[in-house]
This record gives sequence, C-alpha cells and structure tokens, in this order.
Amino acid sequence: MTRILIVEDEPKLAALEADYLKSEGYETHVIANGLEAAPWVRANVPDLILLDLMLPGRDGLDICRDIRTFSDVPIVMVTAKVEEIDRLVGLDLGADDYVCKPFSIRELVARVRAILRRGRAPIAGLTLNDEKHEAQLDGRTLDLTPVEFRLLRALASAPGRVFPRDRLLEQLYEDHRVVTDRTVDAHVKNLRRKLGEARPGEDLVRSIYGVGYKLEL
Amino acid sequence: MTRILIVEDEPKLAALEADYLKSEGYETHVIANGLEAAPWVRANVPDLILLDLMLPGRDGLDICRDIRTFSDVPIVMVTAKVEEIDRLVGLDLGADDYVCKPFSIRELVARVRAILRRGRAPIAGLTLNDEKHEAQLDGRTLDLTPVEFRLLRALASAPGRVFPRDRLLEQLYEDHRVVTDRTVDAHVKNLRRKLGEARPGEDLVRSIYGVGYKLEL
DNA sequence: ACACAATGTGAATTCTTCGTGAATACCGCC
DNA sequence: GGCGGTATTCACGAAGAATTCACATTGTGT
Repeated sequence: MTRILIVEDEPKLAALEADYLKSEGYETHVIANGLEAAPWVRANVPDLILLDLMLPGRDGLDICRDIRTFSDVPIVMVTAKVEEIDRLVGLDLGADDYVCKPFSIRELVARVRAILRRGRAPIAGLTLNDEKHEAQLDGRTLDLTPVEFRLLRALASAPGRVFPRDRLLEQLYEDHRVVTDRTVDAHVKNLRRKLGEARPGEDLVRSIYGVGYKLEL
Repeated sequence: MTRILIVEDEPKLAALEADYLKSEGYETHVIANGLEAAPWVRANVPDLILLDLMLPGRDGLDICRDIRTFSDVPIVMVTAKVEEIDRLVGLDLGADDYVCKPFSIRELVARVRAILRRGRAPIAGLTLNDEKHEAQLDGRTLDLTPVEFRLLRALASAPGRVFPRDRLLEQLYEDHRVVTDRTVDAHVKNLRRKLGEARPGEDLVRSIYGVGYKLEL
C-alpha cells in the first residue's frame, strides 16, 4: 500500500485531498501542525508528502529542508500564490513538484501519480552483466541461454518501449539470418517462465497486440 | 508505425535521410515541392516533419506557419546557414528543433528520436507515447487496442478540429481497405469508455452532428 | 562419436481485436 | 409533433495474433 502524508492546516482541504487520494487507492495520514511533520516522517516513512507552505508551528520550507537531511521521499509543495513558485524553485529545496492553490484536485492527484510512477524507474531489481553474461532479478540469478540473455538485454535497453518482432530479431543476431517471427515468441515464452520463477505472479514481459513486446516498468 | 515526412528538394539528401530513418524503423515519405507539403500533412498526419527551409514553390517558414494553424505535429527545421538559426528561433514559428546543413545524419536521427520520445501532450493531461505505444490520461495508463490508439492519436494531432469519419479511416489504416463508417463509431465508443474510466464524468470525444468527431479541449 | 542443451519451425490451440448490421436513441428542420 | 437522417450501442462471426507444443536441427562439450 502506498502511503501519503498530507501536511495541511486547513481541515476541509486536507479532508478533500485525503478523500480523493484514498479513492485512488492510496493510504493517507493528515498532520495539521508543522512541528509534528518531520518527526512523523522519520518514524513512519511515507511514500510521498504533500506539504503546505503556510503552516502553524513551522514553515513548510523549513520542514522540507529538514526532511531532506534524512530522506529522499518525494515531496510536493502546495503554495497559495503563483508568484511563490518561481522563488521556491529557485531555492532548490529538493521538492519534487509544486502546486499552487486553488488547484484542481484532479491535477493534484495526477501529479502525485506521475511522481510515484517515476520513482520506480529502472526496472526494479533487474541487473544485467554483459561480461559474465549473467542476469539477476531481485538478487536471484537467472539461468538464461545466450539467446534469452540477448533478448532480455534488448528489451531492457529501453524499458517500456515496444519492440516489434523483426526489430528484436535484428538485435538477437549479428548475421542477418532469416528466421520466423515465431522464434521470438518461443524465446519470450522461456524468458517469461524464468522471470516468473524469480518473481512469481507478475509478468514483466508484456505483449502489445499487433505490435510486439515490451518490458513492463 | 511512426511516420516521418521529409520535405526536401535535393533528391540525394532526401534519399539519404530517408534511408537512415528507415533503418531506424521509421516510415518515410518524401515531398520535394513546397506547395504539396501542407495539404499532404492535412491529409496524412505524419508523426514528425523534417522541413527544409529553402524550397521551390513555397518557403519553409511559410509552410511551418501554415501547418501550425491546424496541427501540433513536431517539426524539425533544416537550414543551410548557421546564422539563420538564431533568427528562426526568434521568429517562434513553432518548430520543435533546428538543424543546420551540413549536418551529420546521425545527429539528425538522434534529434528526431529525442523529439519523438519525449512524446506530446496535446491537451491537458493527455500524453501519447508512440514508442511505448502507451497513452496516459491524468497519469493513468489507458489500455488501448492498436486501432483505438491510432484513433486517439489522429484526433489528438489537432485537438478541437473536427475529423470526418472517412478522414479518420484514412489515418487508421496503412492500406486503403474499405470499411464502413460504423467502424469509426464502434471504436469511438470503446475509446470513450476507456477515457471515461480514467476521467469520469467528462466526454473528451465530442461528436459534431453531420460532420464527424473531435477531441474536446 | 555420443549425450545433451539450445535453437528454429510449423501447426494446434487459445485469445483478442475488428468490422458489421440491426436495434435504439437522438438531432435538426419543416 | 413528425420526419429523415444521424449517432450510439450491442452482440456476434470472422480475421488475425499470441501462446504453446512437439519435433527436427544444430551446436557443445566430453
């Protein structure tokens, strides 16, 4: 469960944000007093923080700086004035995004989602070692054949990008031998099986109907 | 398939560019006469345009301005003189990048790739990424079939503009198969459903009675 | 030369998507 | 309000893709 900390002294706004985020499947916790924020983060380590700039007890800027001394958790700053934003960005507090009131809840949620997604960018847990021709997923070494390794490497070279079968075949062989598209499928099947053994219940290789295969982020 | 229009009167250069881009997996179309460029774009809606500045028939600047009146397709301007570039950038024609001759083909291809990768956000909250074959609305990934994706891309290529059904059908298929107008409706329906799941209570695809469909701004 | 793993292929099977026509609801105009 | 044309929706058959499998072939090490 993804946990979001909302630091906001206006109760109605905090409740609204919490509602929307909950309906998106996030777990939320609201703190109204600036003094409590940093200690709570230290103790509970949320996945993202919505931080209001104007707060009783302690200033948002201050809190942000403080949190950054001990954590890289994504922070979204919420400010009341548009003009503030430029100044804030200039200060380089380490916040990940800025939203100014009045904002649309939808926009806020979209940004939160975008930032959280960006977080787990490099295919979590996948390591490719070219010299040793060895691949690891979540620390577990995968027992891949040469072709399977090259296939995985090709897909991993641009995670998320769709590779048509013929493009993959080019990547698979130096020479320009002519092989059927089915070959790709066969190897994908085996690759999937081995990836699945290392991380059950999740298919990292996704087929895009009518196009090709991609590695899921 | 990502389609690139090359507007270039020097046949050898055009062929060279086309070759390299094809080897990168892009589909290319070459137009030598400036007069034909804008109409072709209107009819075929490529994914990117390489536009030479000096052309017979009509000036590149002029074409660029014209195209921008009806489309947000990425445009890369190709100029003969370095000094031109500053002036061009100042004019703010809406081109996405500038390359000056003599350029290395590799550099050109790299820029094209970069521009296409960064995707486009034609309307608020909607992102289309061709190479990932992925569409996002408010950060939510839409699970689209190939035809739905192309349909959305076509509509998004000129947000607000109305596309007649037959125009959309041209965009939907490489080959010129003959299909009923109802087909468009069916796909629009599915597209609407999926867009609606991502952003409930709002219909981004609007039907213009007796004319066609458009994407609501 | 032998055993064994890896590879490529075509065919069988299972799934998805596509296109269509018919039923229904809607729009604009007389 | 009624009428002709238009849009929306639905379900189903067909086409096309993906997945899987068994097997022939090739390659590797012993």
